[in-house]
Amino acid sequence: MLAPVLTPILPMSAINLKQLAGQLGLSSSTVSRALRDSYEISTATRERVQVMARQLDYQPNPYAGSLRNNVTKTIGVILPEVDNHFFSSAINGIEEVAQQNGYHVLIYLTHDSEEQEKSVSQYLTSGRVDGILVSLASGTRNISHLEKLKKLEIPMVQFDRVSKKLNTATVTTDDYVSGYKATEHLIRAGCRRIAYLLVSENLSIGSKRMQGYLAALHDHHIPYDAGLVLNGSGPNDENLVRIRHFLRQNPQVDGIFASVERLALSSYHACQSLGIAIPKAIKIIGFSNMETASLLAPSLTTITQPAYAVGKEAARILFHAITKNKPVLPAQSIELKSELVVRASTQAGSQPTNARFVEVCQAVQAVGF
Amino acid sequence: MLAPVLTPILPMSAINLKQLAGQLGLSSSTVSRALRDSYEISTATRERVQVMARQLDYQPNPYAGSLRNNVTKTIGVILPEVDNHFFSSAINGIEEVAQQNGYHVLIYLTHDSEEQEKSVSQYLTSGRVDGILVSLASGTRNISHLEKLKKLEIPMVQFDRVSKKLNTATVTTDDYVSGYKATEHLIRAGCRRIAYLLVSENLSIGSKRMQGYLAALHDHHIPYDAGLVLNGSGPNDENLVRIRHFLRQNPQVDGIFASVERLALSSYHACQSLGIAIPKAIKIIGFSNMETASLLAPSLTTITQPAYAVGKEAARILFHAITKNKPVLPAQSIELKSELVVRASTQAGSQPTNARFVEVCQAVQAVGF
DNA sequence: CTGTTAGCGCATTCAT
DNA sequence: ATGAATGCGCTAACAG
Repeated sequence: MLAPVLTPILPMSAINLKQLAGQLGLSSSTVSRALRDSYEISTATRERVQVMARQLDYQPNPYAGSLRNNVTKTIGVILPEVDNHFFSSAINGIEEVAQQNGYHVLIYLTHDSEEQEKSVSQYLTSGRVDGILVSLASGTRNISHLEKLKKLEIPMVQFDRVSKKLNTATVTTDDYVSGYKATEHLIRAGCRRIAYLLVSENLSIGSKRMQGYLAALHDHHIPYDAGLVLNGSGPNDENLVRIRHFLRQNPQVDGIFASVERLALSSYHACQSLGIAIPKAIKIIGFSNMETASLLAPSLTTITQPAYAVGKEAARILFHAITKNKPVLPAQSIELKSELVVRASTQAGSQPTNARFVEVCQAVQAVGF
Repeated sequence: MLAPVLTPILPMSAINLKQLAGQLGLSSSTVSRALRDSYEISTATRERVQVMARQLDYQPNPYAGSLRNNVTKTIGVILPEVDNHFFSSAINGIEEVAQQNGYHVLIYLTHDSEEQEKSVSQYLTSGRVDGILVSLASGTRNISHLEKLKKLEIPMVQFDRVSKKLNTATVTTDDYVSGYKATEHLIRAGCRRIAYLLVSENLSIGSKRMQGYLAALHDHHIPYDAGLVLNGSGPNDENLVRIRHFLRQNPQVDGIFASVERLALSSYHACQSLGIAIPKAIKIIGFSNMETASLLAPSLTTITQPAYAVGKEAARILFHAITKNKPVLPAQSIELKSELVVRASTQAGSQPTNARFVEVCQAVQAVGF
């Protein structure tokens, strides 16, 4: 007596190569070759196979192929956050190039945490992807996890938040120049006590933009005050509290330069909640993409990075390396230009008028509020 | 004479199970079991294996495992766009739940095109993922591609932009109610000729929100004018042109209800470029997330969807099905509540004020300043 | 407790 | 031009 066969209901179960071959009365190797347009297959059978494959809707198992060929047709993207116009636009560009190349995109968010960046990097050490695009977490100090990926010879391109210690190509924007221009813009608009909201000391964008800030101050003979540089790594709510506190302690501040969108928004909110008029009492300039920029009009002048292009170029460099089987070289790095989107409100001649706020703050402090 | 061996430089090449077993003088099956904490392995060898594995940084090849176990530890997310606060927040929620479950996330953008949705769906028919989260493209009429995935018994959950024709669980927000409230809000703020910007007739969110709009008009005895309903499927720039044209042709319009963020922004821009004052000449209410909402203040009152929660819940339902190996049932569907974020500016007859500033001033006055 | 064997689905040798 | 056999890396069934 035969044991009852367990036949789970598989309505329209996917067909595999062997079954397809069975239907055709051919061996699976012949079918495999026919589908890959091998020259050593007669035109007749090739046709027949391809017609039947389409008819039965044959889809090769991608992981079997990966195992065999050591090619995954998949890239990994590691980034700090996605709820941010810069990164979501960048993903847009990345995904588009990936689709063009017939590639799949695995996405990993680090939430700006070095720990999470390490653990997702670990996932990618085992041949899960053919290449990696990465934008560093602001909390990242040690980059050994990425160095490991490099040693495994997985092609890698960094974008925007990069570390030059890693020997890879990078796609960045002109952080120094735009930092300089942003600061100069505030100075020309009459600001003299300009706060700088730093995202992270050890992140390229943080330091470069800050160098631009320092150079602009210097060129315009404004003394640098270290007390006006506020560290804004850490979570949003924490930053908001810190900025609020900072603004109350420093009522003389008449301009804010935020080095990333998150901080621009936090400072915007901090000012709102403190009743500080933007841009009448304080002028704000921040890195942010065009959509947000237009929304903030006319309160906030912005440095708009070409996020979509950054993603696209980074992906392009990566796929060049993958398809040509060449290493990604630092020499392939690209720097794209940001755009200073000037709002009428922060243009020259409109002097900040936060006298009233200063007065109130002093009064509040005086009574120990 | 031996042929020269081609030894490509493989610095720190990844180690596999067999090699690890070789190092330990064990068979690969023993090592496999030891790593998986099988009960039938002596504690001594298990320790030894795990130590060595860590030492040599052994990472199992994920695709070999997938092939063997028919489990990919990967989900696919299909969505219209990512450059949108709703979807990027939703991804945030999805990714978080995925990481908690040790899963990987493949992302596919359709750019609101039925064609692209079909082709990415095709990628997922071959066992690439264990489950799918999908939000329909506004252009999608025919859903046979998704029905095919369902027939293959791939767990699937729809979110936000769903089709009830598909027999799956859905995670949506209270579109009818919030559409009603939004319209009523404009009416209470004094609007009488309210335009509705429709995203797509055949998308649940479009029709439900519109039903709320119609019901509110009816309940407030405002006649429905089909000429005030503007179709806003299609690309952004096209919508902008269409809205501009519409507003010039219909100067009597005093309110706009935009059914998605994209359209709210386009109408905002259209008004700006036409010199129409918001909210003095026209009041706008639109679906949008909190961050954008706060940026647009005080011009635009918003319906804020709990995007992060939507993503999280959708993922949770999906993983429940995957891990319990149960089908996803329509009965598991959830409807979350949106929030009407009212700006002072669109309230009936009210002036914008800043509570915090007023508070501080009063405190100062109270102590005699 | 551990080793041997087989097979997931596919592409590639090697044979014919 | 086609078929049989092999192995990618892993796990599970089947010995011992």
